[in-house]
Amino acid sequence: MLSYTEENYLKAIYHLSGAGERPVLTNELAETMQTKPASVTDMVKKLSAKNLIAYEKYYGVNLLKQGKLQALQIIRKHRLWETFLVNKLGFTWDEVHEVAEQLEHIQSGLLIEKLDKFLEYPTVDPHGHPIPDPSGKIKEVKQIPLADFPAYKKCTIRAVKNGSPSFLQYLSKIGIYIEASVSIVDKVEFDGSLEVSIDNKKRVFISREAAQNLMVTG
Amino acid sequence: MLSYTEENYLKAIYHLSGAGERPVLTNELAETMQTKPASVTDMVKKLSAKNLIAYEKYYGVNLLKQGKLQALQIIRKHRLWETFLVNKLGFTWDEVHEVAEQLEHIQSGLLIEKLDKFLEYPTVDPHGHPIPDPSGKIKEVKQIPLADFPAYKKCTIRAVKNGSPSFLQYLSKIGIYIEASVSIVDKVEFDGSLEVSIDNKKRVFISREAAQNLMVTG
DNA sequence: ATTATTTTTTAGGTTAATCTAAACTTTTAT
DNA sequence: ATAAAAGTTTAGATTAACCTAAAAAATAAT
Ligand SMILES: [Mn+2]
Ligand SMILES: [Mn+2]
Ligand SMILES: [Mn+2]
Ligand SMILES: [Mn+2]
Repeated sequence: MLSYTEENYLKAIYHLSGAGERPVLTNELAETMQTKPASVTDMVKKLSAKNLIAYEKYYGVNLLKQGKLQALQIIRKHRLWETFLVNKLGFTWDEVHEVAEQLEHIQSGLLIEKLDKFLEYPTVDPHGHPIPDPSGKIKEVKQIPLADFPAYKKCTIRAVKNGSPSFLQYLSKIGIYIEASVSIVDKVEFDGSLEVSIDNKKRVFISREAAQNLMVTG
Repeated sequence: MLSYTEENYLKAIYHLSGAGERPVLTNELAETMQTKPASVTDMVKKLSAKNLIAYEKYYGVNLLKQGKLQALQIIRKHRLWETFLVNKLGFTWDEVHEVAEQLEHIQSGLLIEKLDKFLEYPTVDPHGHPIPDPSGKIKEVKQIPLADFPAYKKCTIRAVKNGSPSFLQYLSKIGIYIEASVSIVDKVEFDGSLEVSIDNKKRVFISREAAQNLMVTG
């Protein structure tokens, strides 16, 4: 049984490592965990002793099979709870993350099973992020940033990359949402900003940075 | 902001004190908290320093206004979550307590507000226990143990007193549930056991002890 | 190839929540 | 009223998760 803190470390390592692909360094982990490098060293030793990660002094940590599985279970819970909060309780997509950070640590297999069923087995959360299945498998869909999509061609908004509340609120305000059908109608060479048509009904200007955080499929 | 442990202590003090009526002694608190008296002494000093309880050395603790309010907020959350688990997720009434013990500590006013609305403002939980309103007020309804109810008169099962999973499972098995209409059709002088008619359809024998744990209204 | 800078680890402490063992109060029994 | 028993508190440790400051290793700059 993992502690609340251990679970959060595993989750952070998963995200920072790109789903377990690259090693994660002490300082970046300290940064995301909002703690000091010395504390991180303590914790990675502990997780390493539990065979959840491989720790090599001065060279960072890598997720091991068990650690990755645990991380995925927590992410699964997080995203199911976010889906619940939006779909059933009427939260907006910018309000759910903080609460889900707490709910993801509730220990009950039965609860998650029943929650999943109640939500009718969703595959993505309110931010378009995939929900791992009970065994930790993720259905990957190839998405590219709107910033890299060709102009004048229709595409569908599938997910946000950076899901900060302020970005999400901004998107809602200008009328961009998951599943919206959009196309780039103008591109400013100078700064990469775009004019985007939404559902053939509305046109908005967004910065390159915003367009890099919107993931689409053709 | 209270810690997880502080919240659990306040809740235990609330229940052991009969909603704040009597003082609670160190040993009984140690018993329910599954800890040692020495640890309890430490914690009650802390809660006392926060003005949540009044602690008198060797004579136990009494809930203060703020402590009682906090306890009631936690109980409110516990019971709303139990209601959610049964009414929305399809848990049985014997499965919910443990999970609610965890969920009651989630910190989000908005969440509880929206959960309450989603459940359509329930007044009692799956065990018939009243759900305090947002300000901590409880709508008390006078109930008496079935064991003390006169024979041959109809009454309604309103709540269980001891809600242990095994008792709840037993009640389900013999067909007793909250809101069932029952009457005592026979009383054995020797051991106080009863024959009970349920909904005029079924008759079951229950012990005095069981009858003392079933709360009814006439 | 040294030296300087950055990154990471180690050493030694702190706080919350626990524990055991010993000391102290209160209650009960003689 | 005194002694025994029961209940409670204090003293001193332990563990998890953190910290600061100093030491060590890796990386970058001259
Ligand atoms: Mn989130
Ligand atoms: Mn999300
Ligand atoms: Mn309960
Ligand atoms: Mn209950």
